[in-house]
Amino acid sequence: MISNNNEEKETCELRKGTWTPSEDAMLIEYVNKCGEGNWSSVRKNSQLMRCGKSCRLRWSNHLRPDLKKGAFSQEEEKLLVDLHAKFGNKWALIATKLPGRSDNDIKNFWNSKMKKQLKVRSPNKHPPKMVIQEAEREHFSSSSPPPPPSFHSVLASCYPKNNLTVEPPPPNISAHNLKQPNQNSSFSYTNNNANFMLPLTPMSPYYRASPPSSPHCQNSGLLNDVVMEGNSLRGKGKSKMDENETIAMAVEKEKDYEACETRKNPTSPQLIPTEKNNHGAPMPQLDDELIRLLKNYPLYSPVEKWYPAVGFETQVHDEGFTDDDQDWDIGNIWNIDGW
DNA sequence: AAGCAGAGCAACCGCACTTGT
DNA sequence: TACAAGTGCGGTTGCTCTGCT
Repeated sequence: MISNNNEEKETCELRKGTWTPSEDAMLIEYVNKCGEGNWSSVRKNSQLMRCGKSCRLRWSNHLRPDLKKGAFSQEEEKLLVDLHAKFGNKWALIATKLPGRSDNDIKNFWNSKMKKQLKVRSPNKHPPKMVIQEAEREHFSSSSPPPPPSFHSVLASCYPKNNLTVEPPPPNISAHNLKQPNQNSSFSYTNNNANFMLPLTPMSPYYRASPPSSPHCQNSGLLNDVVMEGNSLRGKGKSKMDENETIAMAVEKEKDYEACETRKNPTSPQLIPTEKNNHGAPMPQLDDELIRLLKNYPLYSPVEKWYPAVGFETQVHDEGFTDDDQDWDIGNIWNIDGW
């Protein structure tokens, strides 16, 4: 982009910082007169010395007449947790489901809530780096390492609805000790008085059903979907595809997958048989190459425990965090309905 | 009363996408 | 098709308020 001296000069004259009531009034007047949008022309058509971006932000976050102010209700909070589990940090998308709340509001609320829960739920303010390193060391040392749950099982937890095959707990680790500290957010186990934790990052539900990647349907397309997921994250989710389109895409993927299932050789030696899930839809199959990748890809990034449950029946306390003090039966972790 | 820490919030920044020429 | 301008989004920063010591 080319910027000339005039533009630079004008930029310098633009006001920043907190909006004054008179500025608000000017902006409201402008919107009443010209409607929302055309933010770049606000300066031409009003006395405001603010850039268009700033005006748009001020309008959408504070001046919009349909804006709801004040604390989030319990219903809103619950909805937000659900929506965040589904969509992640897609604040704009979440905002469309929470009428009267701006994306900035929601983001701020979530972040402050997150901070609070981090504090409440993590007595050790800093992640147990030493423990993680120890886990790594043990995993890679040859002397009787207690291997952590494979990345495969971790990934499987990201698709609980599909009831993916899960490897049994590592040797020397009882199911009793295999705790689910905060539902499916992370995955910790203890061995020899050492704690290990693996992250369980929820995946976008859009990609849970994978289309065939070839006419022979040897692959489920899951690996492609992981790449797609990565790409969408890389693009910061700024695609203009709206939710309906996204859902439509997911439906198409489901259809593709079903078509694939009907063509597939039933004796194909895949991990996952052609079972139906709780909703009668066929289960996806894991790509061989993905399985190889997962089995050779230990993951030790520590994650915090506050991440809310996805589809679990959770006990929500007044503070908004969930009850994780119970021991988890390993069998319960993977049989989740309604995710 | 002063200092400090944390929470909550408003606003900015940088990037990516869309649209117009 | 390429480029510039406009727009939207998510991450981050910094200010203000409040409660605690």
